[in-house]
Amino acid sequence: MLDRKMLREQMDFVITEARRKGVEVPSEEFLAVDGEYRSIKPNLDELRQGMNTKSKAIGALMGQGKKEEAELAKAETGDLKQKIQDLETRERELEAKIIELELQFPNLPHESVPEGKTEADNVVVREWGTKPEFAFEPKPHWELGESLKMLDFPAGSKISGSGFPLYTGIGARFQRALISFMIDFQTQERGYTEVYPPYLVNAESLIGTGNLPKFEEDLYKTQDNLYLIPTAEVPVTNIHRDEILDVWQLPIQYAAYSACFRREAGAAGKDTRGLLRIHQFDKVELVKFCLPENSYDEHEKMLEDAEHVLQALGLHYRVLLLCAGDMGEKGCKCYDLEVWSPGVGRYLEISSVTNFEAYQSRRAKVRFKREAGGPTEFVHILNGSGLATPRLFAALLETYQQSDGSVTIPEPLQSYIGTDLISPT
RNA sequence: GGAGAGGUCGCAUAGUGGUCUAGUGCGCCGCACUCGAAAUGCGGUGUAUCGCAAGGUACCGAGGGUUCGAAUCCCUCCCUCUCCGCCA
Repeated sequence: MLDRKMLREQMDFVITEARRKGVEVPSEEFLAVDGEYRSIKPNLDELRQGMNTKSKAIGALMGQGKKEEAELAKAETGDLKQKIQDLETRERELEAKIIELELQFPNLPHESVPEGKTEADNVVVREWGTKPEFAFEPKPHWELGESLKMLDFPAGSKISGSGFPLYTGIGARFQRALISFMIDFQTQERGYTEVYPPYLVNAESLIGTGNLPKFEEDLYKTQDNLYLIPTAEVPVTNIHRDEILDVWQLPIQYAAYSACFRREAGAAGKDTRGLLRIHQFDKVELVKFCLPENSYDEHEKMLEDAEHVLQALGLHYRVLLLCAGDMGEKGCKCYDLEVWSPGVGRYLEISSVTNFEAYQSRRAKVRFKREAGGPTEFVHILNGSGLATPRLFAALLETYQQSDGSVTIPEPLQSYIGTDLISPT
């Protein structure tokens, strides 16, 4: 959500900036509905004031035992009451419509975000490490995973359908190790507080983060009108929904492991092999609530938090600054981390680190006060993956594969997995 | 899932149709007293929305309804607590 004042006073600017993202906003409808609302509101409030005064007078008369005069006064209110009811009905409709329209406006891109329409226009900010060299043809992770008995895709398909891999034996342990390693790192080294959120959330929470109303088709919905979370971002961002935080609490930073569920409707085709695009996956998510003036510094720091995981594991990656057209509706500025996948021969998106500024905090009403009695302001909210496990799993197997089909384990993971080498049995 | 109790201004409580534009205590802010502090006294202390402002309006879990008038009555829903049932 954007500032309503900005929509009123700088709609041309909003239209232009939204177009950088390739989004057309319902500007005229908003201005029309909002205009009518504002023309009605003063009238209605005045009528209500009149009614309040009259009712109070009736109450006073009743109190004095002047029943007949009170009855007389009552009789005079009918017309006024009808007018108020009509206007109230209209006001309610308009308010609902305004909110509905407001929710359709995308967040506006930050000035540092490059122009562009597609992923081809994203800017490579930096690369870390180099592509590993192999004296043999590196295999993709789905082959390694199956030959090492870490992954069983047919079993997953049988149980649930395609896009639901079964991790087996050392593969399951490997997965669990990645999660523990990342959570421990972010909480012990980078100052995050660990939280473990519910996996089913209500619609309000999804509106708060911006997943509803526009992206409902991406979500799994239950018969109880709860949704499976597409990322821990949703429950974690909503921890402070409808709250006014004290300034000394900021920044608040959470690291949360959760499973993530995505329908990815119509996404079949590209990137679907192995673990590249699945309906259920695991992720450690980072979420920060901070002061507006600090959010871009915090954004850079969060990017480093995510990068450190890849560095510790010795994986080659690059950092992309997404162009306006490719960054999605919700963000102001977004970096993607792409890890090199030798078996697939491509960079794989493994993390998105986004500054939402006040877009989510306005929706979720996460505010703060700088001092007691002062005005409320919206916090800035950021989140980033730190990281998603499937592609990390894939990159690790592919990067550390040996000619004999075994895979070495980078040092930081060895204590978690309990070995430094996984060999075919 | 069943039965009962309850959700009021940061916290605790009062309030069962009209002096409730919600009282009181605690907390917090300001002022006074003080060398300073405590104690005490006085004043203030929510959110949202409309308005240039003055000032309105709405909000007592949420949403409807009855009424000239609702924290208070009615309906639906949500949540919390107690007991029972079921269950990792």
